[in-house]
Amino acid sequence: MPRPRPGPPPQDIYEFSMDAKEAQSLHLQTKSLETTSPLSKYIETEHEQAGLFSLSPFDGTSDANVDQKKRRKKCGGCTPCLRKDNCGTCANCVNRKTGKQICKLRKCDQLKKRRNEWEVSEVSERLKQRGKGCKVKEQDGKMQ
DNA sequence: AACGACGTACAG
DNA sequence: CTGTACGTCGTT
Repeated sequence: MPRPRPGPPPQDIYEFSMDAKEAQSLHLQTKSLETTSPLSKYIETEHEQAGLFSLSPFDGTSDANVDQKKRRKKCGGCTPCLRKDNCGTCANCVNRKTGKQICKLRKCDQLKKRRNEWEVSEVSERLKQRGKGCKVKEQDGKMQ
């Protein structure tokens, strides 16, 4: 906080700091909420239609810039994230001092993707969860 | 594509 | 302040 950083103040960013179980149960919760509560979905839809909030990540005037500047965090749920120890043999481990990179085996699957791809899959996921027919191409045959 | 290097965000 | 590691760019 005392550090005056260039750039906008922190605001409403995604938070991934949770462990795998937490992430999973949250996922389940969202899922079940979606399936068991048509009412909330209805309300959400109404809000949307009333323009109270927008699902579009591309209406650039918002914090798109801010988000781009923010660093993503590991999802905490993928196999690499669940790994506890560095392999000690990969390039990243060997060059820890100069490379400044996390062990290859511990590199989060999400973070391996380029930012754009990541955003697309995130968004399509969110849209799917909201039950809106999204036009984003489903290019994830491997995401479970 | 993989790697190296480096700036720097971010947490402790 | 310090250590870790994400983001990005240049090189191989």
